[in-house]
Amino acid sequence: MRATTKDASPRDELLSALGEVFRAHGYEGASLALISEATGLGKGSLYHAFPGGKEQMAEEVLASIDAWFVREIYQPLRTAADPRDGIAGMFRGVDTYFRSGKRVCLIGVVALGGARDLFAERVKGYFVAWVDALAAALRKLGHAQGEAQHLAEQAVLEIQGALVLARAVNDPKVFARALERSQERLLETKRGGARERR
Amino acid sequence: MRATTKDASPRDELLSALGEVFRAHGYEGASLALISEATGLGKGSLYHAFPGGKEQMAEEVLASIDAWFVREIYQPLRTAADPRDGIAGMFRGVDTYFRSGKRVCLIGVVALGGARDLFAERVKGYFVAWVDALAAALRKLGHAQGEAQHLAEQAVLEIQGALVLARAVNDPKVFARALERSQERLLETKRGGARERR
DNA sequence: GATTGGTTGTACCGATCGGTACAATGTGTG
DNA sequence: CACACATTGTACCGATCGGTACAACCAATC
Repeated sequence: MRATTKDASPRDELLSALGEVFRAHGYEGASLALISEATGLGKGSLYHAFPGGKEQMAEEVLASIDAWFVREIYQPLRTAADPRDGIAGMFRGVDTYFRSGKRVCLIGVVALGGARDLFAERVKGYFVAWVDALAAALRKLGHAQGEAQHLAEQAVLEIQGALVLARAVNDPKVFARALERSQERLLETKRGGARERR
Repeated sequence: MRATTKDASPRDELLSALGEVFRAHGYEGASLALISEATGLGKGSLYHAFPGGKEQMAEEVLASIDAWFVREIYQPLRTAADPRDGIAGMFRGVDTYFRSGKRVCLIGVVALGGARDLFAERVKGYFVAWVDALAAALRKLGHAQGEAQHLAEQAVLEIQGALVLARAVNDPKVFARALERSQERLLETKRGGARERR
């Protein structure tokens, strides 16, 4: 067994450590000194691994987060035999990933921060992919196209808001409650909607 | 009639300008150079007005935002003869304040950013005051205590999440839709719940 | 018109920023 | 062992950071 995040590739571990620094201090707040300390790597190694400097570090961190969500959340949402399983899996995955509300969403942090423009594409892609994948699952549940899209948008936005609020009042239970409510609303038998569509 | 940025006290205008800088660049990203440019004041004047430096500037900006919400949102929520008016007023006020989703919540930005700890109290106070005031209005609408609290928490978190998502995908309509849905859910006649309580 | 006290621009401070140069190391291959 | 090459620590760069010192300025009062 390796270290921090189980046996991942060394670069993945590095990206993971970088992610925590950006999470904790934001893009501009994460100085090379902090990064160096958190990763145990000197500037030499850092700039050897990321010739593009801090911006490349952040970009790759965001990309790896995006990839994780695609693999663990978005794809199951689309391919699950029963869409309910995909949706339930999404909430399970989200709860784990955000450490039940004790961890913050780096993509959200970047979206609100001053570095937004630098990573605008990446940030936008992450969220629309999420909404679209969830909407696809909801369609399979019997919701009409527009309704599915709005429900998905609503669910994603609730998760983001819950992270903000939980962090602000320093109470992870806010996040847990929000996930609970959101999942319940998405998964309630929804006979009405199913009827509407046939 | 005095408009927001119109003939307010000079210090209020100053705080307003400061707020926009912090909003756009975050606490750490808002350098004294940027602040000086945005306010038209040199360092001399700045440090004359805020001997405590950048931290005092941010603290006072946050305090003035908090005061605005207390006056324009929280108090009407508690004192409106018809709680529905208070709630509708909240959504109107929020929509105006956040420029229909084109403006971001500075308190939320701080909550997620690296300066969180510096202003933790202020940030927490803002949100719990909001939730509590809204919950009070919902109680008057006939909701049970716990349910009112959860509904209020949910509404506030939706607003924050909508701001994040709207900013992330660069589409203010996301915010508009979220406000619409949230208000509708809060104000729906709620005969069921009213019955439950008697 | 002199004096005064609040207000301002400007020069400057040490510290730290992100980034570069490069020499000293390690490491695998012949 | 010798070589090649990837990896690393360290010294250093100019720019900018937040903050301070202070002299010039200003309107008001006498």
